[in-house]
Amino acid sequence: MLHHCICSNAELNFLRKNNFTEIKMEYKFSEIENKWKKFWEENEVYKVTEDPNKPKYYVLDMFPYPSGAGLHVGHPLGYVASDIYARYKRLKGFNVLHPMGWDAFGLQAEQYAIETGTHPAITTENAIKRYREQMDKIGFSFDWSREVRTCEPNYYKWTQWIFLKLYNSWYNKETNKAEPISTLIEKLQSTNYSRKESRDETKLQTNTEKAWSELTEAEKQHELMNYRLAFQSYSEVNWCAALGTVLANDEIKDGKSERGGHPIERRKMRQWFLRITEYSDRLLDGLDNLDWSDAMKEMQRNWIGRSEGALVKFKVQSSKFKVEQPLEVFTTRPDTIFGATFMVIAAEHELVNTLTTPEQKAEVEKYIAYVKSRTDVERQQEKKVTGVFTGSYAVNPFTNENIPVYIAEYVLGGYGTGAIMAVPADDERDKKFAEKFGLKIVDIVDKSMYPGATIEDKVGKMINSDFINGMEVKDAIKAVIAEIEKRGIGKKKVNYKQRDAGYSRQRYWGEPFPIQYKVVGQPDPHFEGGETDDIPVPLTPDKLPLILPEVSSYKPSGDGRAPLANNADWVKNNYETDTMPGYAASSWYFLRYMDPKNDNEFATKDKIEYWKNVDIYFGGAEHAVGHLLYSRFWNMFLYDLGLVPFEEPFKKLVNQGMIQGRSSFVYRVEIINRTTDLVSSEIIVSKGIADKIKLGEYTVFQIVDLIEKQTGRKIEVGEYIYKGPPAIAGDMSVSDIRVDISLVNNDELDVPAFTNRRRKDDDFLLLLTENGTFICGSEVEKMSKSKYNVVNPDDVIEKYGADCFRMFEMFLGPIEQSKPWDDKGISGVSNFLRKFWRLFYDDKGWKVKDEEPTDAEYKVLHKTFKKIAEDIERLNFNTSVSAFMIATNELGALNCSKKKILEPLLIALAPFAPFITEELWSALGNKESIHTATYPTVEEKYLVENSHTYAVSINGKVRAEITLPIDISADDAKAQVLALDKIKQWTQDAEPKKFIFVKGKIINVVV
RNA sequence: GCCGAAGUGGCGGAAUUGGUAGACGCGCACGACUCAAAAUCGUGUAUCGCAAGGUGUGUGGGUUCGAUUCCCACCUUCGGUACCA
Repeated sequence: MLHHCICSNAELNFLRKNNFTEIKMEYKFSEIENKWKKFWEENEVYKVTEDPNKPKYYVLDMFPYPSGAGLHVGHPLGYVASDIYARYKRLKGFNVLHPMGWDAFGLQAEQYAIETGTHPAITTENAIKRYREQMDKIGFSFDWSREVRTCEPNYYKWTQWIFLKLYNSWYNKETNKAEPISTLIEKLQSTNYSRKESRDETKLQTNTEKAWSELTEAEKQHELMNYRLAFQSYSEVNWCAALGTVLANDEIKDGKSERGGHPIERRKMRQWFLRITEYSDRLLDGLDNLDWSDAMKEMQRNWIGRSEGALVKFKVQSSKFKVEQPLEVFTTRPDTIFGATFMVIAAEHELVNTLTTPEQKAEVEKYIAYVKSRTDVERQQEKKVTGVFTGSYAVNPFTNENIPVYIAEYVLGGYGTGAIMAVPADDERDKKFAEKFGLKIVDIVDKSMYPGATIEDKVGKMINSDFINGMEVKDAIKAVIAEIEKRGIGKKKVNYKQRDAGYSRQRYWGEPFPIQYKVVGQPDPHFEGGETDDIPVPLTPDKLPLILPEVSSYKPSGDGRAPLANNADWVKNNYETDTMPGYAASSWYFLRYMDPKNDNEFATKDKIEYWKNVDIYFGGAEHAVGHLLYSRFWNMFLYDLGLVPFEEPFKKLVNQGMIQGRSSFVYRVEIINRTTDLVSSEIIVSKGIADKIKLGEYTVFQIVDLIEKQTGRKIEVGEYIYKGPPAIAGDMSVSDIRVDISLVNNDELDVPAFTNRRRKDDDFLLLLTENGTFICGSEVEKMSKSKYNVVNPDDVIEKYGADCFRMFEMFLGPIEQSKPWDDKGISGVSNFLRKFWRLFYDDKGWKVKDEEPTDAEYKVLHKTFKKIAEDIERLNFNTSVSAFMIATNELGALNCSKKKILEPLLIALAPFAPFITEELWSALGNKESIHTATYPTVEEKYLVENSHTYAVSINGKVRAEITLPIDISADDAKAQVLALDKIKQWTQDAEPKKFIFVKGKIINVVV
């Protein structure tokens, strides 16, 4: 690199002649960025190896799913932040692991394959290539030699391997950790181990009367399924008969399939699960020691939903016949049992048929069909109260009253026992239900001594409750549980909202299960549903990876089985046809980065010991209870088996907000011909008109007039409008149409471009506006291709450069906050970079001098260091950017281009703007990359202040200012302040009521 | 519905522990340079008021000498809600 300071005039002239200075004097970001991108790659500047002499630091990003749409400007937000942090840590002397990879299995590529026949591997490969190119442009310091791709056999081999570990493990409650299943079998074989007691939560599905040794192999396997951490059970899926496939919740809109609008039905299927509930308590307790936001911890706590309460059995009697099996409920409020005036069971409760009386049968069946067509979310968010009486009654064991049993969708099969005792006096939803169905309400808690307490608060004194009358709620809970246990009708119980994690997907593009079935061919005796009782047999680890085979069709088989059923060999070998879910691979990928190419282990022990857990993890808050819970669980499991030396995988978590898109809308008006139901030609109106139509402020006649006025086109009124009473808004319908944001500028539609794209034959396209300009509606929502609101980072970089893009993303606002993308402010950052560049170059060329800086210049420098270092530690990158702007403005004002100021400032800026700083660093004569430099230290001596300008307020309102020495006493300050003319105006020379002096902050005079 | 978060000028946002609300930037206005434009530089910019002064951080209330910050109730928007990742 040329060292400009020592260039002779002759050299400069030579350079000028060769047009070099022009390149240099102007900030040409694309040349600079291309040059250094290449340099970093060729010199492997970001490659990292285990180095015992340096402290390690692991900076991780949640790896992306490479979708066909490419990266949009929202994706890099977290990556830029983590990159700044990783670069900062490197400059501070840490050995930083900062990898990136691809979460490459998923639904989108599969859907694309179904539509086009292209193999998902090809789509995925292309998407990765595109993402990689886009990322490289931004200048990330990832060590790409450690890249992982979850869809490749050398990766999913280890996903399958961990699955086998889960399958072959059980959770020993005595040692409180996972152990190999062999230790369980030993216990089961021993005669003094009670199989019935060992799993109180699970209904054992085998005959526990027989001794273990007397069981058949199939019976043994069935029983072991109750313990395995990866196990099979039955659960409901969204079955779409018309499409012959199981649908993800995401593929359902308003209770219908998104594609085609077909009806959905809940259908029970045999599925794999992970027994995450065994870890519920540890997942809860572990949160206490994590450096995560309280919000994130709270969400996980609430998701796990630990609650203490009681299981209570209610006897049931039907008018026609006797029911042997009691109805069991879980309640967190056993104290309210005297107010339990009815019961509600879930539509999928096993006693539904038994309890339904012949008179109620038709109504119950109708209701159950309705519930089955709805997802859990829909069932709970419904504001209207629905339900149906079974015809049967249960007996409240404490009041001995007969209470009716209802079925309602607000009770879910998956939570608790799928049945509740309803206490309308003390539960909001029960109350609404009771009011709707005219059921008895008995007040049982007096809250009058707790003003402001809500219906659900666990406070008050019991009334109308026999032996617990007068007790506080807390004590009453204990007393009732004791009584329940004494009478043998129930027991104390801890319940978790969290359920075991569904692990089967009826999909192609995922990891195959390393499972081969031993065919029995008999219907499963333990479950309804007609599935066969085949016994899963795990592959031995040496058979891994079990490669995902080609299939003749990516469509599901149609009978509920996954696309792998379309491969004859696969079926012949009795391999499992389901595949693993999306979260499988992402539950452990952070470990693979440590040793990504290892064929013999998922990662070797030495390397795991060196890198340990992730020090800081950047990712979206949308993963709060999914990925972040699953990966904690997997890591704890591996810890139990002694495969990793730490229980928690992510020490610190940063949730970057989502950058949302701003979608634009136009509005299509349909005028309906009442006699023929025909729809008029396409009429597109602006937001103002659409709003008025929706409010009923425009009649059809007025719209027809508008059309004629604005387009000259006459709509045959008679043809479209019912002749008779005046048309009302109901004669038109308005629907929102998304319009690509590239056709919209400041909410104004580019009418010619829109017309062009919308319809070739614009004869039928009528655009209406209120005053000439076509203003679109807008909405802030997730950025996505289907919403036509995607902004591509490539375009931004092309226009402004990568350094500018990086700094602008940071400048947008706090990293944790969601915000819509708006590139209006980007020119500010662009201006800053050019101003910064001009500290080094002006029209005459290089201007950096070797002079000794003044104290004022040093002060600017060290003030900035201090601010930046504090900001980075606190992850306030937006204010760091503004600190750099302030420093540049101040140095510009001081006309300072001194090397001793600019060189260290470059290092501080390097994590944010790696390209421009590298270029200027090299222009200063440095041979090594700036990214291997040492971070400057703050020298406090330049920052010492000896006076402070206080704001003086009267009764909290600022009225004056006064500059006082920093170590002045309160009394001296008071004397000086009260002598101020402005203050005298308010005090009228009277002694103030109060004088508040907060050193270095404020003075307040109360009069 | 439930769980979590956010709401501050025309716009993005700042205010770190309860202590001068609006840093920094965009936009806008005016000015300088220029034949002109662009670029650049400078000045101003919460709001009402001539001013003194008043009002102002989603809404309503409270605590405090002092509240964007703490408490209570509510409204709106966003994320998650167990098969999108």
